[in-house]
Amino acid sequence: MGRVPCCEKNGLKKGPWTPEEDQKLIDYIQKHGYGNWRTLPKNAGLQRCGKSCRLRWTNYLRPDIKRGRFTLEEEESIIQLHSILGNKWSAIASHLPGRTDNEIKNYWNTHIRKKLLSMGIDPVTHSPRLDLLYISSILSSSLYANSSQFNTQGLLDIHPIENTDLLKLASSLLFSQQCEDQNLCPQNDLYNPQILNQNQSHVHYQNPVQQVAYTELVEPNVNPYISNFSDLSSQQNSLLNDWHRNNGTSLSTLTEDYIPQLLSSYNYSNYSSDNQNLMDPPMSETTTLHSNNNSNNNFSFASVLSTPSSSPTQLNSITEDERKSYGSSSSNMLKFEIPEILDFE
DNA sequence: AAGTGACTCAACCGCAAAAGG
DNA sequence: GCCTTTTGCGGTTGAGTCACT
Repeated sequence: MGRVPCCEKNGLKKGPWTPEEDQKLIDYIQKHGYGNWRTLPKNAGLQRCGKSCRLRWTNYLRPDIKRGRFTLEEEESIIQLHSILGNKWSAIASHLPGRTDNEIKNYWNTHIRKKLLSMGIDPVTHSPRLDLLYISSILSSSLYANSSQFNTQGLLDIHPIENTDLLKLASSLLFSQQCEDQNLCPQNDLYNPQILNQNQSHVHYQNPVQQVAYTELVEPNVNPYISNFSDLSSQQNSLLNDWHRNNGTSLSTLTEDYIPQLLSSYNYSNYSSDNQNLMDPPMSETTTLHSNNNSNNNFSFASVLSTPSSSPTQLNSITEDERKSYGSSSSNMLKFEIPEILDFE
């Protein structure tokens, strides 16, 4: 049996605060300041527990709280800070004057997280979602290596972080394969490299995974993030083999440690002095599908993963201790420029 | 207008760390 | 050093609101 909630012990009130209660709390704190939250409610004449009073004050009544929608700059900062600090909402809040940890946490969970997911970015690791990369990989291997045997079981076994994109991708690829099998394939711009080359100026991708998937589909050996797995060192291959071998339990077996290991294993093996080359998958001449300067729909790995921070000043105030104490789980691939990629709706 | 599902966000819960005796 | 109390934090819940049918 769990602990009895503090408010229930003494029959104290719970739930939404009334304006009268708010006023009592404000009046008391203005006169006496806040110190001992335990005794404060009694002294202030409130039938609340101290914890409830503290929360109400810090999250809502404090005079320095900035209400209203988050600005683009704030959103940027939150994403950058989250990539460095993780779910340390209070630490993030300390870099955003006037915003509370609760507010930031809510905003992250209801807005930013969804945005990142829809862009094919894992909001936990701030890296491209491996579930989508993986599905693209097995789809393409089915299509090109053994096109008559489509590995649908592999699809079913995947437990994606969020599978909307995955389903779209899978259905598109399945459709494509069905066409091919029946020789019914139309000259589909999306999957025809020749036509694409002719029309590349208007081809845009909603997210990097679509681009990766397409690239892999039309030219399996072009995209280093998937196809060039064969170029990996034996250790890296071993990791990936483990990954594929675990097909049955699939991505649910990937721990947070394992995923960055895979990513960094590949990324850093190809690291050169040119970060751009590292993070932005080089596209072949025939599959240069976009340029980064013309559309918000376009996406660059580099812009997400490796760009030096465009950094609001608050970020510069993160101490070395903070960085250390919050660990390195996501700290290496975490500074990115946001404005372009956030404006994708 | 009523029903339903999705979304938002204030508030709660429980744990852990810090502070005090 | 140990125990108790207080405070801070992150995860979660659920009432209220909105959008859609």
